[in-house]
Amino acid sequence: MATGRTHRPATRSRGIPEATVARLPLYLRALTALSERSVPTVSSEELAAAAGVNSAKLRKDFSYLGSYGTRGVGYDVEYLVYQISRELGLTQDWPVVIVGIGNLGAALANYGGFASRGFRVAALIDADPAMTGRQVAGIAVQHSDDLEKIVSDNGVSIGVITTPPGVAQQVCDRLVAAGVTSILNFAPTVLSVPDGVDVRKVDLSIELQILAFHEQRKAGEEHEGTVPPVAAHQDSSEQGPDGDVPAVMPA
Amino acid sequence: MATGRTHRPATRSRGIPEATVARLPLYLRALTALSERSVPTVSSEELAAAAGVNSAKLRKDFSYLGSYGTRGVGYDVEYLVYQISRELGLTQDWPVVIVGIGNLGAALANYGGFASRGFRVAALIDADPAMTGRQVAGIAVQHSDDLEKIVSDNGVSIGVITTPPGVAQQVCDRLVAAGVTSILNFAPTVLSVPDGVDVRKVDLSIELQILAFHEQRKAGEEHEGTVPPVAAHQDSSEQGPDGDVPAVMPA
DNA sequence: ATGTCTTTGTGAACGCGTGCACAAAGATGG
DNA sequence: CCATCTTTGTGCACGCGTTCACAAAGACAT
Ligand SMILES: NC(=O)c1ccc[n+]([C@@H]2O[C@H](COP(=O)([O-])OP(=O)(O)OC[C@H]3O[C@@H](n4cnc5c(N)ncnc54)[C@H](O)[C@@H]3O)[C@@H](O)[C@H]2O)c1
Ligand SMILES: NC(=O)c1ccc[n+]([C@@H]2O[C@H](COP(=O)([O-])OP(=O)(O)OC[C@H]3O[C@@H](n4cnc5c(N)ncnc54)[C@H](O)[C@@H]3O)[C@@H](O)[C@H]2O)c1
Repeated sequence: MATGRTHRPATRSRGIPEATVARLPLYLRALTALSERSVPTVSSEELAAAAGVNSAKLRKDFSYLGSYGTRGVGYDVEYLVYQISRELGLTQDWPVVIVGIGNLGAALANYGGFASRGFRVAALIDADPAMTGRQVAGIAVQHSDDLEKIVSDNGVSIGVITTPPGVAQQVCDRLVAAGVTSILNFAPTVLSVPDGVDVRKVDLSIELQILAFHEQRKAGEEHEGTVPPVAAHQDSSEQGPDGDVPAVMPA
Repeated sequence: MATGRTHRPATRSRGIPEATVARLPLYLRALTALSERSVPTVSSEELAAAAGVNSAKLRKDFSYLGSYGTRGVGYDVEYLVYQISRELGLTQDWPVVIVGIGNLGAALANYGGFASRGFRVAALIDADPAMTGRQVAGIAVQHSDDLEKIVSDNGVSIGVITTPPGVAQQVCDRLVAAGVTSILNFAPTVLSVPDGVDVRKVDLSIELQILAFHEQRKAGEEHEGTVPPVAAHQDSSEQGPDGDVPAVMPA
């Protein structure tokens, strides 16, 4: 039952650290905004501020792509947009299927920003016969019986799963068998996939629980004068006092 | 404009590493499933498999919470559910507001799994007068003019932003000024917040771009016989061949 | 009580990611 | 052509996170 790849080598991909890859879209977004304002060049300091990262980190990230900057001047915005887009594979079109057209699936289908970066919703798939043929975001929903055919006919390699958790693994298996090699999973399930298939998950519930953890800590700090309430998190955290640890053990 | 905290100490929170905190919800989910099947105890090996992590990592994670296992037997499921819930602050109720009731905001409001873990949708807020008063998921949408009052009246400390990116920062500022100290941001924007406020972001576009990066690499590998196509990613990646790097520099 | 067998808890090694600090590169002005 | 000034690219050190491997702890049978 739901194993999921245990090991994550987290090794370099084409020499580019995974952490860097995860930040490239952030840089790209900031650069695109600059491009739209017709800003010709930008310094690492400015761009880093816009992307919310350390400037040294940004420079090191770019150094993995090559030496695209000019000392004393900065980076050419248009050129960098192109380089990062190419590196991320956004210069080509990526057909995507969304499986499970409920609340969330429909919202994603309606999401405009989807297509803005080379991702095209190739098909919407649902198991509910009542949904079949219905138009969502201008696209006719197709029945999941045809999943394999839809995937192969459209050359889909990226699948988005927005089904209930109970069927997510089996939907995943079918997608993979049909040729999908990248999956974005919104269902709260650990997916098990063969080697060579990438899975990324988006889990609202987990995010909220992490926030709750820090929230609880902040609330605790107020009463116990341990550390001054000066603390910044963006995604991280720091120390905190204990509270109560009822050392009761069950039978 | 939009700076975002640059530094992330990523230090221990109450002695618990941030990476561990992020996995606790995963363990909790697996444990809850076991609990529902009335499984009394579970070994680190079994639980790790269910959560999709390394068993040594799981044991080390639990060791930060205390010694809750019994050697030769494993962990008491119910007890662990309680301990993790308490640690994450899920034994109390967290009122949450969602700002921006469009496609995504409405989907989140309708999401059942929201309330299942101590999170309660206290209010839905939108700037569109046409939305005001409309019922979404059984809750009347309120106008954003009343944001400050809604937050303080309900003692809300967690806010979810699902507005268009252009207004996300100003909505964030108002939430923070009103007393919100944790924000879950779905808008593709880097939010700038004062110290003491946690921000977590969920960005569909970034996830897809990361998948595209690896997808592109896989496609490239097929043609160039560099490394046998045996490779597993869950969230990571590995090496890959180059391709073409047109060393053209712009003016 | 003693031995065996299972499973935890953790010491230690290692690798990745981060950020400081600075030398080198190149632009710009005289 | 030289001096100055800005900004990149990176060497280096440090800390967090991961994983291996194993001793200790306890259950269970005899
Ligand atoms: N809605 C949210 O905000 C939200 C947030 C976080 C996580 N999630 C998760 O996302 C998933 C979808 O949530 P939702 O609110 O849209 O649920 P939903 O019930 O509204 O939609 C699920 C859809 O999947 C379809 N479906 C069921 N089995 C299928 C199958 N085998 N093949 C294809 N389609 C199938 C159903 O017909 C339905 O249309 C759930 O796993 C949920 O836990 C949702
Ligand atoms: N829909 C998706 O699947 C999806 C996916 C990824 C990211 N996003 C992001 O999530 C956000 C919302 O997406 P959406 O598709 O729901 O957009 P939407 O346009 O359907 O909804 C936005 C809502 O915010 C409201 N709003 C605007 N300004 C406001 C303000 N100042 N205060 C309060 N409410 C305000 C609007 O009235 C509207 O109801 C966007 O930033 C989008 O980029 C959406």
